[in-house]
Amino acid sequence: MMQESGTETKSNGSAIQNGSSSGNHLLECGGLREGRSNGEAPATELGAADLAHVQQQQALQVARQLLQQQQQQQQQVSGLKSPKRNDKQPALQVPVSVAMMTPQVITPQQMQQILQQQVLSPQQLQVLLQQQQALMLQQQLQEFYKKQQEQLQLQLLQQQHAGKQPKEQQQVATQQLAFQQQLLQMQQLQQQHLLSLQRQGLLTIQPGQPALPLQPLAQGMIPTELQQLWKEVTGVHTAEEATSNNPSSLDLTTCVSSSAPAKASLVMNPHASTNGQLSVHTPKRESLSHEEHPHSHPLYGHGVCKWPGCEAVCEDFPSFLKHLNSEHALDDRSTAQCRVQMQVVQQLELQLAKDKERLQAMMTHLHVKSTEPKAAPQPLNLVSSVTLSKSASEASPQSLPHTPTTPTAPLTPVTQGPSVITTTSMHTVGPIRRRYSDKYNVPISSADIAQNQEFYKNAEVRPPFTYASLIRQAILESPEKQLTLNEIYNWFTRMFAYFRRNAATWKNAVRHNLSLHKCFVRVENVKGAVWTVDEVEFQKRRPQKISGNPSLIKNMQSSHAYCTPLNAALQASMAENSIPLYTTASMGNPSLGNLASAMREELNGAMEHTNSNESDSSPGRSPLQAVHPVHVKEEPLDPEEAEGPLSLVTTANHSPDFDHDRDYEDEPVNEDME
DNA sequence: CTCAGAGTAAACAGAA
DNA sequence: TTTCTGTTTACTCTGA
Repeated sequence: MMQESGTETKSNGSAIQNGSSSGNHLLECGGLREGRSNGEAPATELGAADLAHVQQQQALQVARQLLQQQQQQQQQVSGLKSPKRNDKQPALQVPVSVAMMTPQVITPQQMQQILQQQVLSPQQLQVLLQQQQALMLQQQLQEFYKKQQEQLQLQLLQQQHAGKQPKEQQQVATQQLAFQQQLLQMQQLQQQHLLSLQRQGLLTIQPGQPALPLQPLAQGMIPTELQQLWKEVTGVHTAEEATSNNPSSLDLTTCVSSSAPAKASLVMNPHASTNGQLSVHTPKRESLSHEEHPHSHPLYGHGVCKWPGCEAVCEDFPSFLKHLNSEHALDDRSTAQCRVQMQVVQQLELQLAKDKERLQAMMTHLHVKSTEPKAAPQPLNLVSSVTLSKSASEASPQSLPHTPTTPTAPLTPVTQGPSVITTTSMHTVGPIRRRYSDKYNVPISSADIAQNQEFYKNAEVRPPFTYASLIRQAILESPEKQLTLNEIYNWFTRMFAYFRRNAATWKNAVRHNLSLHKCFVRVENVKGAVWTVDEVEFQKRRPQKISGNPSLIKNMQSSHAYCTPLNAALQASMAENSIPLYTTASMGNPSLGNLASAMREELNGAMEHTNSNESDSSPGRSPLQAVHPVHVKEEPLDPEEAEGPLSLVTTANHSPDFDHDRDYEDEPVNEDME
């Protein structure tokens, strides 16, 4: 006895504190966090710092080389002598681009993987994303910096070339000065942004490393150049000074500022680029265009500041910049707004990913023979579950692997799409109501396998049923309707990947439930003690809840006209169990069908109470199916499923909408009906 | 706010 | 003695 509790205690030590689902959860989180901090994130951060520095140096060097080259060319063209013959590198641009492409930024794929692994809490994800954004930004900065340098070089060369034409030179210089000032302003803004990120710990900077974002960049520049730059910004220097002294001091800013806001989407969108390349190039172009149209700024449009929630009117671009600096400087408010925006982007991104999957599934479905008429029926549209479940089920198979041991897709619930379901609905889970919301993410199983059972067997997702329900299910599923404790354990582990972990915790819970609920009767057997289910008792505990949630009932009733067989009690019970919400919102998994049977069991109780004769309407099952119209698979059930209780979907499916259920008809039906 | 249901942790006892 | 099984209590969280 002590063994279990001992282990449990240890492993769960802190679990009690926050009441999170379990110690495991905490452990997982801890592990994840650790993994993140020691694994990916650190690598990223470290690499970011290092690489950034190196890149800066490279960029600077390349820029200089370019300048030299250009100078040489110019000189050659103009017949001037080049002071130095430094022709080492005709192909220097290659290194630059290569450097720029350094994959410190987590690729979309990686990001997705992280998401799917559910290893990170939303907060962690956000932080990670922001870090990535910062890194991307940094890269973009560098890229732009180089670009600007090149351009500056060109201008300088032109000046030199046209040195005899003071007028032109002056003009160019003036232009440059203005441009630089603008750029610097933006740079400042960017700096503020990055600093705010740093301040919030969103952007990690290695202690030994120079500050990441801009400072390293700055350091990458020649200090004197930097100083010069700042002088230009703060003081009044002649354009000649600026240009002549700092060829390389041209700025990164324009692009920075312009790309900064856009970076979020770039980073967030897994399809935007595969390795960050795109994000690197895009800003480049943007920067150019900005040069031409300095007044285009993501945060500025139609004379209005587009900072979220601002909409301040700015006469012109300079005033906008002024406004930006003053009103949206680095402070708590801006920081918070930035976070919110990031979250918005993140959610949109997830939404997009989901929709893409859906699209893919749809296309696949249309291309492949569509032998699945059932998808159409969409029987019970409980709380818009159809939308979700359908989309989920149709999601392309490849999209989500059924890795047994890996945590399931962590897609945040928020991304559930346009459906009614929101994050909050996630928390309105059925029987196992609390703390598991994070677990109830949307593990999209392949359409082919739309078997809940299969899903739970492989995915470490906590089943949305109470221990009592599961225990009952296990017992009823057994040939003799009785199981030893150990057999119950085995059933749990066999049927649910989730219960392959934290044995101590859930086993204790199982024992606790067996003892606690009168519906579980211990019977002395020859071999020892076995547990049976007292249906009467089991059902006794149901009715109480049935009263609740009229809205759901209504919804159910209205949504499935063809589901007439379902009686009010059933509906009520379904509503009571929040099945729709639960399955769709929290689970988002269309493939829960089989498991639904477990739920159905619970429902049965209520059903039987009110409607003893309509057993064939298989009360329990319909709700479940209703929730998972997708199930409808014509594919034969998995062998394993057949044995499993989950697959037993009850008796008759007289109602048309339950066509898909036919597959299950042969299944052992009814153990629960007794 | 209260209450009930559920999950978790833990202590304890008895049996194998 | 250790491990498993079973009971019980306490606490927390959540939803009604």
